[in-house]
Amino acid sequence: MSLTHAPAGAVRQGSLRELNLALVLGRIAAADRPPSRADLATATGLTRATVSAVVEDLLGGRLVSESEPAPRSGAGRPARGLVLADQGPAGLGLEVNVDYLAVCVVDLAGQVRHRTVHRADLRPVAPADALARLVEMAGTARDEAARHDLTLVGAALAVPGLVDDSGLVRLAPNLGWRDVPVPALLAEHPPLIEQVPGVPALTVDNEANLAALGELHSRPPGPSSFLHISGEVGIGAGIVLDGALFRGVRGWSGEIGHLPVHPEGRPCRCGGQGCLEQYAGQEAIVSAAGLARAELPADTATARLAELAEAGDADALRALRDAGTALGVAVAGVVNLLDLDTVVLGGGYAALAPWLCPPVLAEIGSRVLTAAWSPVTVRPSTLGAEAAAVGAAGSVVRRIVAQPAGWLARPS
Amino acid sequence: MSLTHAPAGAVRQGSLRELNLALVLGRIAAADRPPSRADLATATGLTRATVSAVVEDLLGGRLVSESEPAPRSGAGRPARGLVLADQGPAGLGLEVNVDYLAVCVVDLAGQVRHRTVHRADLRPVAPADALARLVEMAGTARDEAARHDLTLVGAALAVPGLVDDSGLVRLAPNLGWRDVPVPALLAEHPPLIEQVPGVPALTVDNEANLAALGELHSRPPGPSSFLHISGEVGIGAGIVLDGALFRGVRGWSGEIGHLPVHPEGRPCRCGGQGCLEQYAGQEAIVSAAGLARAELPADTATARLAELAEAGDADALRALRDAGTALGVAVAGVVNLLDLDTVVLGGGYAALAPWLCPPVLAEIGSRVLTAAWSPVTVRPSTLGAEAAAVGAAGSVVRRIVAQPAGWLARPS
DNA sequence: GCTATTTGTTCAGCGATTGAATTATTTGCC
DNA sequence: GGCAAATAATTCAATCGCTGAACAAATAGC
Repeated sequence: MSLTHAPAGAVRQGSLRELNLALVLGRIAAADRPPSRADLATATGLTRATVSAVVEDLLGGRLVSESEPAPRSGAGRPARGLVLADQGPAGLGLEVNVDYLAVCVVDLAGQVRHRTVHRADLRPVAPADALARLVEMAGTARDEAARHDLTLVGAALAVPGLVDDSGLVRLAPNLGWRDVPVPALLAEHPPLIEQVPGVPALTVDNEANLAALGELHSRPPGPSSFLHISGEVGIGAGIVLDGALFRGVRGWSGEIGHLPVHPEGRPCRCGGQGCLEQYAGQEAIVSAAGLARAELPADTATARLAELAEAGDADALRALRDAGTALGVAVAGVVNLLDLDTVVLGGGYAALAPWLCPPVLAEIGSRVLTAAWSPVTVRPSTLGAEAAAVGAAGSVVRRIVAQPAGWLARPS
Repeated sequence: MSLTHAPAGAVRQGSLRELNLALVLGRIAAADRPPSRADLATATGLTRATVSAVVEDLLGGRLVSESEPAPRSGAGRPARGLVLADQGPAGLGLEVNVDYLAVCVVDLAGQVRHRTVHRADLRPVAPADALARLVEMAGTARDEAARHDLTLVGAALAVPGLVDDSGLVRLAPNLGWRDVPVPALLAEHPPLIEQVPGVPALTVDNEANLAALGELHSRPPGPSSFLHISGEVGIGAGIVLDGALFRGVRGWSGEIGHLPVHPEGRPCRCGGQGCLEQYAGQEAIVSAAGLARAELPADTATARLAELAEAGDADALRALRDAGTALGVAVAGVVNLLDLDTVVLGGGYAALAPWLCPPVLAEIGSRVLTAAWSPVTVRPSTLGAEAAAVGAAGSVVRRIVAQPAGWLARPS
């Protein structure tokens, strides 16, 4: 039903090639086995002649390489399979979170080629110092990438907070950041990125958004519309609609943690009452389970909770069930509103999914009008704890896949 | 931030012209004064030569005409302004609602050229009979359109219920419809539509969705992302994101009426508890205000309520305030989730907006995290009661504007 | 060794855009 | 009134990139 929107700008002669480069490269990226030129021709509707020309451009730009082993047998001349290059452009993913810094490098094919995590309580650290540490880690990552013939073409930073279009972190409550001008602070350091037209050198985004993007591009490919919920100290959601992240009018979508689940309930620091975060946030679950809240690292508390639940601890099970019910009320609302059929539990929720899913599904079943006709899937995230960093790096290389012309036109 | 997605299919030589036809026509449609060819060239980035060629195609296809009065003065050869033709393709909008049938014809420019409303209680009428009456009205509309040199190229039907991709009305609770195969029933009647490639002869859609589309294309142009809430017996929402209606995975988005606002509150016929509909649906408001529920037509009850509130009736004011608060809780959740900055109150809510807006705004102010930085506008719909029919007809002609090639390629 | 089959390339033809030159039409100034 | 400046729109050769068909390459099966 969706109208094919015409591109914003003019469609000039050269755009034609640009669009077909993107089309063919996108097919190669999406294929589950290395396609031949002929496969691509039938899949895209272009002629084999055109596909050959386009592929030649892609091979010349080292975005694609021919896979040695013939992908399939049969009569006729054997096909040459095409795969995304394991060298060339790569994305740098950065993450500042409450209790760790993470850096990773992802190549065109979406493979994580390098990854470092530095655990530390970042709350007492000044933003500039935290970013300086991150830059140091990124420097090593750049060198490591270079050893694999990878060129970093862009960086994306994940932050647990609200980020402006300009990269200004307006508010990251659990980190204690407020109005931190990240791009300006990072500009103090020598650049690690080789600029490519069409790829911003640095984007800053919400952690939940980037984790959702990571999930979107994880293999095997899942649905193209889903809700990804990051259950950390706060609860954020990344909303993926038709294969694209929905950011909202100002980029502040996904504040599912402040959906009211008990409108006259506990006051929340957002100023509202009865927000989901007060019932299903990590602190709420941990204290409801009677665990010492002194334990700093969130993942330790989560792991402990999972252990207790595994062992059948009644308090832990009750806390998880109550949290799941609250989460389910909120999720049911979202599903009613957006008609999504998949909900992914990520971040701290991933490990708790076995106990959270049943009550969430129960609420969906009783509150969602359309659940009777078509079921809603609730499942844990496939990516690990640093999903946001991987998603961030992936978002960079996805830009190359979506607009390969910029990389191909680069001077070198 | 949104990546420009490559078109699904191949971009062939001819697509180039198709895309530029759509680009230029779209500009003409969006402009607030008739642009000249030169204006279009600078606006789109195409050369004047190309624009001339494209415009010639559009003129030849009678999609565009030259406006006699020169749009502006100054030195140099006067420009010839281009406007959407007031003849040629037109859309047929149909609406079946609880207490009326509506039919209208909208031309390329979005002007309503014909409109009929037939008030009657449709609940006791069999779907086939209701549709037969609608077809009769549509026949008159077609003749009327022909007198104005308008050709109906497609029809869209608005229904207050859940609609399938195939046009099957799965459930329209307030109308008493269940599994009504609308396309099959309408196929019994002689066709009124001249088929055009790229424009479906008939689409069936939710009333709230189509009303939101009507709002999106109403003049003067408003924001491109907003939430449109139709407060009828049920409460439906149309979600417009970046100028496109978001329909959800199966087309069943917008069921805001079943967002839980008091999770342990009144049972709802959807099977859940404390749904918004139980607190802010028309029946809930009317009975809370102590009005006789015998009054059948919903608009009569709404008008009476507005009169009472105007006169300062305490019960009516309290009922409206409570409903507004419940609505505000739900809307605050949506705004937190989707980061929208505009909420439009449509349907029965439009007339009640003066009393609903304040409590809604109050809830948004206290519950939305980002409200402090950027305000949310809540306003009544600009279209009248039959917004859905107008939106339906408009959705047809928007397809012509988005893909003029189909119309231009037609045999005649 | 021959045929059938499939892959990939080459090449003339063509549609659409481009950019510069040209024509058209008005305003303003002397 | 006549001329220069300015702006709008058209014409036309050049060019870019896709198409379609023919052709070359490489393999399996008989």
